[in-house]
Amino acid sequence: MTKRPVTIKDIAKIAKVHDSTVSRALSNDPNISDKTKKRILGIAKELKYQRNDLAKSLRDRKTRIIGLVISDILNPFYTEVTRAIEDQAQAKGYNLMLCNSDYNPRKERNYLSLLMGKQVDGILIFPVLGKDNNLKLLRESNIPYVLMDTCPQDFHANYVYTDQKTGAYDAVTYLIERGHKDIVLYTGPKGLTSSSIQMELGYCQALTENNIKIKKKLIYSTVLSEKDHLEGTTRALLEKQKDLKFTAILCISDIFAKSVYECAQQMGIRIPDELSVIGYDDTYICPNLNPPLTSVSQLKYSIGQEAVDVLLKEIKAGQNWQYQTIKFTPKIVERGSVIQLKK
Amino acid sequence: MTKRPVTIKDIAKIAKVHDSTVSRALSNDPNISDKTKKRILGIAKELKYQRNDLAKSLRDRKTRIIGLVISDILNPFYTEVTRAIEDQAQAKGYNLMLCNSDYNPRKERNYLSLLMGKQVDGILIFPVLGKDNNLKLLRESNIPYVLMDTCPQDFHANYVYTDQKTGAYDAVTYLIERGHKDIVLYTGPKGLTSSSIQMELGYCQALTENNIKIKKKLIYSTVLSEKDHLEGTTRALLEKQKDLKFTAILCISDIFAKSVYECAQQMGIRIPDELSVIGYDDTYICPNLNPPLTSVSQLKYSIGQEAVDVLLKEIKAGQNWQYQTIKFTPKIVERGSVIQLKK
DNA sequence: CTGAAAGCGCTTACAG
DNA sequence: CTGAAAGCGCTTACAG
Repeated sequence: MTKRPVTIKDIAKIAKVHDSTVSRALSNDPNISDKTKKRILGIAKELKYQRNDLAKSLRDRKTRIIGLVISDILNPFYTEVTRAIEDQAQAKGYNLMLCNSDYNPRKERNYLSLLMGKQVDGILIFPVLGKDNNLKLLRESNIPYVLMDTCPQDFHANYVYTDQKTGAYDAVTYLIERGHKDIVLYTGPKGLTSSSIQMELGYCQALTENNIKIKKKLIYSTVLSEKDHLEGTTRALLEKQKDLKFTAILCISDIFAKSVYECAQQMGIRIPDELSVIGYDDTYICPNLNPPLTSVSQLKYSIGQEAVDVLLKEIKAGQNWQYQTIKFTPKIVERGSVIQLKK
Repeated sequence: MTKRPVTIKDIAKIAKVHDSTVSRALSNDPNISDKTKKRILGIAKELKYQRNDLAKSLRDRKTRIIGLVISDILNPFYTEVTRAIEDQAQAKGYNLMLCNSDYNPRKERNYLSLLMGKQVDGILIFPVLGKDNNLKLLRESNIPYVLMDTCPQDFHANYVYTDQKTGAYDAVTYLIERGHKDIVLYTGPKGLTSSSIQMELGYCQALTENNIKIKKKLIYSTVLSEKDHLEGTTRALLEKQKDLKFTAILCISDIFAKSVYECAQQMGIRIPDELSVIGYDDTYICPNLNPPLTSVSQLKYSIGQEAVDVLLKEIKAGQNWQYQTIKFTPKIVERGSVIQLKK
């Protein structure tokens, strides 16, 4: 083992031709006779030649690798989008380098500079926002990128996102229509993701339109999405039900809703009778929860595909590219976790 | 955009030193005066220099990338192991290139040669077995690798695995102790994974030891784990309950068990009253299913960590490496999906 | 402590 | 159709 790998030179020596001829044979260059090509290909096969993409990429200034920065690989939402991205990238001849930011700007920054160092051709990212965000870093890199699940702001870039403001608005309206007034919005780290920001806007708008006073205490956010921590935060939230008298919770993800289910069960709070719950993302866990979880659905597969398409278009276009924005609208999938309150 | 990135040469020109001096400054080489080093670092920062790892890796013959080939990113088992692997790799200064084989030897082969082309330093793989397997390809590559979740055979390699034979044996014994005799083993593609092979062995052994006749028809396997397909296969299985009169199912993964839950619900089969179910992997979906799913638990995080450790040890050791095998033993986690049959 | 050179493995524009 | 050369951006053994 750890033998020196066979290179083009090795083949050239055996075939008694120049390296460049071997290269041409290997890369389907038309400027080569069928005869020598076949001979070289035969030798290459025999020696189990495997091209060194590092060298090729260095020379070509492209790697055919796309960097993907997601926030949490344990969240099925990201997993499903990742799957779509992988399929689409693969179909177009690109491969993925997957990174987990854990909603942590520092980790995100490290990964970004890793990806840049590796000379990826483009980056797909679910960015962490907030004051330490890395958007400028991205821009300065001169690598094409697409911001995912991020509502366009003044920052000029490609966006592929779902309108989470409308999602939250619809969900809260749905709850209000069923008699709920004291509704908790249970989101992730305050201001760190576009989703949490947008959902809060939608939440407030729905309440306001229905003349329901917005209570700060009902807008509840975790610090991180760490599993252990989530449990503690959820428990603390549910313990406040007696004081705050809320009857429903809209969660920023199905993962959060699942945590609510778990704590509620431990604490003897019955869903939906004593507490209605709406999840977000409509991941595969919803139907089998008890009761089945009503959730706001996003087109996870389409998001992934479109993001790849936009990115590859920019990569191909090069200099004169006009940023694109693709927006999806989410939709409530009704199941059994919301109850109609008696008047 | 698409400006030429700044290189060592650019810095050298400005600093009026040779490229090699810049390189030394940038890479903490002791052979450089503090003064010039500081000056160079300053310029590098100002120009936002970002090292081209392609060039460095080409020269160093190492990339600090580990290739990881899993079977299905939508299965939380792989996701949780991937997370552990990522953490551990990161801690040791390595990064991941993630690939999905989809239990498909051809896809696996493509990914393997991709990884080899990218000159990864090592490979962690949940291999697809069967006659088209790529084990020889791996061996010939001369890249260190670890076979994961694979019971050691005559093939000489590093292994990090869980003893699924014992897992299945224990689960079936558990069912037998509760009065079940007609037990289905619901596994993935026949012979394509070590788990399915080992589980079948454990299943048969448990039955035999209890003088229960093995019925071929009760050993049921899917062709692929595609979601749509899984649904159809599960439905077909459950439709046979009247004929085959089975009272329990041991599934190869929680995903499969979840599919059983879904179909059972649609078909009006009550779990566990009419059908007991045991899942496998003890993923996070178990506790919240209705009823909570009893599952065979594996140390997913440890598996991932150990695999990275073994791989990195081989990478460091180089030539004179002795293959290692690390074996874990699974354990049943009791919940509410198995009923005690009346005598 | 710094410079000049060679080389990692590949590709391609230029000759012939 | 083939060869010889230059270069992608970096690092390091060798001089001085």
